[in-house]
Parts: sequence; structure tokens; C-alpha cells
Amino acid sequence: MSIMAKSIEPLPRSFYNRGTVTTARALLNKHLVRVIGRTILIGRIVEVEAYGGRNDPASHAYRGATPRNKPMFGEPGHAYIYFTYGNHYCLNVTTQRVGVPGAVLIRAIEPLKGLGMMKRFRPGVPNLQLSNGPGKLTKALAIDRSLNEADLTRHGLLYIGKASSELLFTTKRSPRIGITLGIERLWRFYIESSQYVSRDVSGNRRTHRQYR
DNA sequence: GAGAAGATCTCCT
DNA sequence: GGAGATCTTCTCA
Repeated sequence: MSIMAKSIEPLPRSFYNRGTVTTARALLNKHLVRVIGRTILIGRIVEVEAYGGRNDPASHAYRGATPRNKPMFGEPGHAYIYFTYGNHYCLNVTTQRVGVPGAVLIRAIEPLKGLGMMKRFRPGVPNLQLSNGPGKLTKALAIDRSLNEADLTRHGLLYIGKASSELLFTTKRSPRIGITLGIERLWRFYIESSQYVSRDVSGNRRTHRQYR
């Protein structure tokens, strides 16, 4: 039986209108839905990181509001998408009430539907490598700045819904990846059993070699 | 207006 | 394991 996108109901605003770490954890195993024309791409969220505000030196919001990080200060349940390293887009979900900055970085998804189109966006890449990193998954789902501030609580081009069935899984936590400050916080969460997370338990990058 | 750093990925050795 | 790519954003003068 195929997964019908319409059967996936977007998570309500209240899901995001709470603590960022709580929301990050709760986003695991939810379904990220991307609509491109008549095609529906769906990925199961398997890895996330929480980013706070003025008390979190690793966060874009640490020094207050800027034009870039504005969505982090806005309504919860919206996309915050930024461009980094001259190459990559990163997808975040805003949390907490208006005026309180917070966002969850989606770091990895497991492709569930629309694999063919994802592979067209990432030609020559093995399945396990399609979306096991923040820059990879935005490319696999054709997510760019045009979707910045998109409302994720509605049926639109991009939203997040509950999984059709709640699987049992074990959540692991670790320091966040790729930052130099705030590494004492264990604000990265991932599904232990998933093959699609970006790093293994010891923090090593998952490379092509390991899968050949 | 200049300079530096960056929530990354890929290729090369 | 390491470095280059590539460009946006922010900070500071």
C-alpha cells in the first residue's frame, strides 16, 4: 500500500510551541513531506539538533536577531533555511513562542517515498548516502531559500506529519556536529538503529567506503 | 567596505 | 585523514 500524502496530517503549531530540546527529540520518526508538482517526497526524520538563543553560543541567535536568523524569533512551526559554506542549504524548524529564538536542525532523513526523484537530484549517489547529512537532504528534496519561512503546519510544499505507525526505536544523544562552542550540550538526537544517520556512535562520518 | 568564519560535502591521497 | 570549493553573513573599522 502506498503512502498517500494527503493522509499525512501536518503537526499542529502547538507541537513546536514548546522547548527546543523537547521538540527536537519529538521530531524523530516524524515524516518530512516535500511536494514537487505531482510528486510527493517523504523522508523519516532520524537525526536532529537543537539550537537555542542567547544562552547557546553555537546558535545563530546567540548575538540577537539579524536579517538571516529572523525566522528563529518568529512563529513556531516555520522553516528556517540558510545557505552555508558557499554550497549547502540547511533546513531548520522554528520552535518556541514569538520573540523566543529556537530552531531544530534536521540533519538526516531516511527516504520513504519518491526515491527516484531524490536520486535524480543526487545522481550517482548510493541510497544510504542520499540524505544522511543536512546539506545532502536539502539537495535530495530540492529545498532552497525559496522555502524559507514556509509554514510547516499546513498542506503546502513542505511540511512535517506524524508517522503512519509509531515504531519502537531507541533515541541516542551526543554533542552537536560541526560546532566549536557549546559542545558540552548533548543536543543532537538520533535514532540508534537507523542506517541513515550522518555519523556513527563514535562520531565518525559515514563514508562511501563503508558501504562498498 | 574589508576580512574572516562558517550548524558541509566531495574528492584526493 | 585532509584540504579545497564557494559565497553568504556578520563584525568591525
